[in-house]
Amino acid sequence: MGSPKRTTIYDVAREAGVAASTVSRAFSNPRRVNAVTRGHVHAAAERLGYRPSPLASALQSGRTATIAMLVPDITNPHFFGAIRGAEGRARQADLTFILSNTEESAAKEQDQIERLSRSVDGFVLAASRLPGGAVADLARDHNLALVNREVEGIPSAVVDNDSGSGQIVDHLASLGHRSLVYLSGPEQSWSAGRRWNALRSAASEHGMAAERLGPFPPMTDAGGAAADAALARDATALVAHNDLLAIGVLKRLAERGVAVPEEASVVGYDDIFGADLCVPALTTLAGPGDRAGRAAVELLLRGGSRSGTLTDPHRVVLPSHLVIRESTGPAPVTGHSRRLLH
Amino acid sequence: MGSPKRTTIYDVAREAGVAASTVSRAFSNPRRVNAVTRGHVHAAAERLGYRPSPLASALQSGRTATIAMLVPDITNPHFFGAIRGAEGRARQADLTFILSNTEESAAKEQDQIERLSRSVDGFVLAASRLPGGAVADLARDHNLALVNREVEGIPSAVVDNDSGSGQIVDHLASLGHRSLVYLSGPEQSWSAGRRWNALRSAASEHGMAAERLGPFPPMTDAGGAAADAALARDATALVAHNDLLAIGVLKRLAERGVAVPEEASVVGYDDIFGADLCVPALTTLAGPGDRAGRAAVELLLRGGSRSGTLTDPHRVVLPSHLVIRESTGPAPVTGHSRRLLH
DNA sequence: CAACTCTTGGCAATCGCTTGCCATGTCCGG
DNA sequence: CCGGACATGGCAAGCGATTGCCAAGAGTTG
Repeated sequence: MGSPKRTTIYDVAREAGVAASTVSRAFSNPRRVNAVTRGHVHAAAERLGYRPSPLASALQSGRTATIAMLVPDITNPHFFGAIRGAEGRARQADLTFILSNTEESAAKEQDQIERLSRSVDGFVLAASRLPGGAVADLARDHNLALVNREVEGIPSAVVDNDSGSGQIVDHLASLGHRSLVYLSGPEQSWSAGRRWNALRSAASEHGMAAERLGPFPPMTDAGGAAADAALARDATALVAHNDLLAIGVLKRLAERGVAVPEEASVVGYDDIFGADLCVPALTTLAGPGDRAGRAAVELLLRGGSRSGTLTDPHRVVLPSHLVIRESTGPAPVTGHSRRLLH
Repeated sequence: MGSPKRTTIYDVAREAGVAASTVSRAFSNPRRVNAVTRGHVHAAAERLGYRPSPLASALQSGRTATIAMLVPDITNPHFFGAIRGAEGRARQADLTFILSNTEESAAKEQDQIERLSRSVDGFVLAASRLPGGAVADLARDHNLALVNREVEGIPSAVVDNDSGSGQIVDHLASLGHRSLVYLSGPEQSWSAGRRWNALRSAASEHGMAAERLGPFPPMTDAGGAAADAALARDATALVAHNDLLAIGVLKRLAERGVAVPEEASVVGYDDIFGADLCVPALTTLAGPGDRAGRAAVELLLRGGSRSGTLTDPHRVVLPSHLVIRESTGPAPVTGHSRRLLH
């Protein structure tokens, strides 16, 4: 940095004619010092352009006024909402906010937590790729809150994909589809498992067949393989793990001359930016990601995973809703399904 | 956190039977201590699960091994490349990386720099909204590197929009367009100014008319107003400040029944995710944002703005190239331009 | 073998702030 | 007018590392 020496509480103390401790208190514990004195201190600080050192403060007090959010892929629009929400809430609480990319790797995630541990008051883990056990272990030594992931006893905020998946199946069923395939996300993805379970059970309630394909990486590029796999199954309804994948599927389907939604319907999850721009516009399950992000920080503020209130391991579940666009339509009338209909 | 007490160098020292200073050196200055001793120390540390406290270390040494990147809008895909690049390079250098959103506000940007100042070694400012003078001032007290922004004497990495804008105009001219409008970005945006200048001068070289409209916020929502403004000018070629805006324009044009590219051509900047998904797919100027991000961190590592080498105020300029898709086409043949052609 | 240079480890001060504890001063009720 | 309860400011001991300086031992050299 430029300046030779930053001003410290001692400089301010001298300038204000009080002790350093008073300066400290004037800032971090205002009610502990007389209003008039406090005024002098602040004035002196102002004059000197004093800025407290978060480092020194944290070192002594153990509180860093900082939280970190770990995200598997920072460029995946799926996380935008949560990131914005978390960041906004953190700012409100006057916390500095660190965002970190774990590149879809459980190892990097764990490592990052370990590294940051001393410099942060808590972690928000978005769609953690860590196995449940590992998360529980970490929660013993660190302050955690989860987004779109649930682990027994750890505070979390999730978008309700269970009910959402039900909505998807309802929609598909009402369009006459008799079966669906789920193009699954990464194995370590908790959501992927949940979604599949919910889809399957909803499907069986409707008497629909359901099959799971994959896993596929949750990105557009993987759409080709996913679409091909689905086509090989003669599927008429494809539910993709997320919008990125769904958009990739749409692309591939177009290449192969499969008309959407006439010959096949496609559904995604997340309602990301771009879902309404692609052709046909994507039917997808939208959820309040930003609220999930806010909620997670909120939980952290309330104590996070270490707030071992035996009462309720704080869980926040946020409602999702299906946004119906153009990528879903009536099931194609061919083969024996045509016979059934006429 | 969970554990009652973290292990310190003193614990390790005792365990290894050496002095604390030796432990410290074993980690931060390995060659200062004998290989054998170092071995013992590391073993002891391992046994105790010791993790150095970045805070304590930073407090004394003044080095935090952390850099912060400030971005006007973290969810704007324009910045993804730069963010990824910067983050990657930082990770390589074993720096912890803080990402912070300034919400398009110069004040927040300045404030954030001030706040983080003591806890980071340097800043990467992406598309800073700060006036040049303010940046120069800050550079005196803080270590800065710029992305997609240039300020006299401060290291920066920019994508070459000047030449890029030339490419856009060339393309448009070769399609027979005789005039263009630039739908400008925010006033504080340095890029916006640069782009306009480059467009204008390239246009005049081609004998094309050029007009600037705006400013518009650089997001899809603003596309409506931008498109309307352009239409009111009878423009046949619209160059939008960025892809987000361009996509919004496309949307509005479709609503108003203006065929693209038959009746109007649209060009964007950045080639973000989604630019190839919208209909028609967007012609846009692509640049290596990730390399710009890497380069900026690199510059920071080399000393940043405080490395007052009077020699060259390190500037990195990265090449851009036009990606031609479907949103641009031959100028419409109507009115007197039809007469000219026949 | 004396005189020197290197290596290597330890001592102790320091970074800037927080906080437990104590000393005063003030204000009351009795 | 006295003792107790509060309010307020100061002292000094840390927090967990880094680092300048010193001393002892090892290795070299003439």
